[in-house]
Amino acid sequence: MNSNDNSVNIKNPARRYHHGDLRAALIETGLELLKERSADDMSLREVARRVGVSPTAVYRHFPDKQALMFALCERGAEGLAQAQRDAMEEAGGGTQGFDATGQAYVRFALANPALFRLMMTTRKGEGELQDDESLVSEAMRELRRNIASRLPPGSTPDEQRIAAIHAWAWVHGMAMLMLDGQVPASEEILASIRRG
Amino acid sequence: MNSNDNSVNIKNPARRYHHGDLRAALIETGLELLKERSADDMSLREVARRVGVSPTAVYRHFPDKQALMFALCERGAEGLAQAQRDAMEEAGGGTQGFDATGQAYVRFALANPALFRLMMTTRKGEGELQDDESLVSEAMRELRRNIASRLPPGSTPDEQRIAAIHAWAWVHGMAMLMLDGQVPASEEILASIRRG
DNA sequence: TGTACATCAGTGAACGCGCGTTCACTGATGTAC
DNA sequence: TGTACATCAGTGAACGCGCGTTCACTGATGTAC
Repeated sequence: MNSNDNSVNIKNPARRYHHGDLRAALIETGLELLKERSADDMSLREVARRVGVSPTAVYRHFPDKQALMFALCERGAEGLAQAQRDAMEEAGGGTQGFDATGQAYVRFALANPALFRLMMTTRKGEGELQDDESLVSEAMRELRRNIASRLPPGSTPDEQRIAAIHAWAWVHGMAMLMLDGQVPASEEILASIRRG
Repeated sequence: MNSNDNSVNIKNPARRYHHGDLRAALIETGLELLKERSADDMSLREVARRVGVSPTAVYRHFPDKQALMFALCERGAEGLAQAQRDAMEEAGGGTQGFDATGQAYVRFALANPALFRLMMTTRKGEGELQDDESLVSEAMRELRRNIASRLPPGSTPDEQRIAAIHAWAWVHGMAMLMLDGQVPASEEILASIRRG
């Protein structure tokens, strides 16, 4: 029947997934799990359990737990960068676009609390020639460019750097205060993120 | 010799501390430990170990680990509030004083990373008639008052509320980005925290 | 001043727990001849 | 087309670990008479 379709052999656990599929499933499930618990409370074993695979299987695809977590961060950083670009584009650029990226930043954090926190606290791996930039910081490159283009013409690189940090800090602070429940995540307050 | 001075009996472990002293020692040691590890990585057992007492002894003074951690938060909130008041006073109030509180906020976070994070993520106990205010938010009451007094005369309570949140978010974002190593904790950047 | 006793802040042993990781293994797949 | 074999992604059992918490206990202190 299905001898020559590309279904996988369910009976043999070693072949339940096509090549690369388990890796993807682990990451996907890890991201889901991060919607339920903090990164600290998420265990490698639980991810494996939820995927329906033994804990050991994870080690076929990641050298250790840290590597799995790092993979989740990479996905998070991609998502954040994408959200920033989308916001800018949908709002049509300019001041409105800039405001939109700020709100998108906060909304991303609210939608992915544990992942967002994990991304922020994760340093780039040691092996990969650290150019001192974090994954998140890469995702904020767009913001930095926008800031620079919005300063008065004669501004120095230092001024641009500081202005970008200030803008980032502001939206980041809003995100964190909301995540920590120190400030209500109300639409009114979200809408107040303007004129960065 | 020392039969009628108030030294404690070292031989009897149950009396090694004067009444209330072990509680204080546990809190003090907990705060020290938080300078070395994150709250998640700090265990009740380790605090007890460092104080030189059995894990069980802690339960004479706190119903459970959570209560010990909460006590640390309370101390942290006091410290933060005090730092805010000191900064305002030393700078002589006004705009300079206001700027100083912002820098003091960030410096407090940098000096007590794990404690600061713990404070932010800890909700007020359920027993104590939650008036919806966190310990940290109480510590920021001063800031809110200052913000209100710096707005144009006709501003509404809503505007004041939002302005206070924005000011808080900005310094909080600076603090978190520095704690997370996303932004260098340089004096130059610290000094740029002005005109909130 | 002496005696009997309740109090209570400590003790060490033990519990069950879930974790990350290692180990020797199994058995379908893909390849060489 | 068939056979022999290397590969490699899974398995379950086991490891050591440190944790928070409970238990029955001990022995100095403080109090009542």
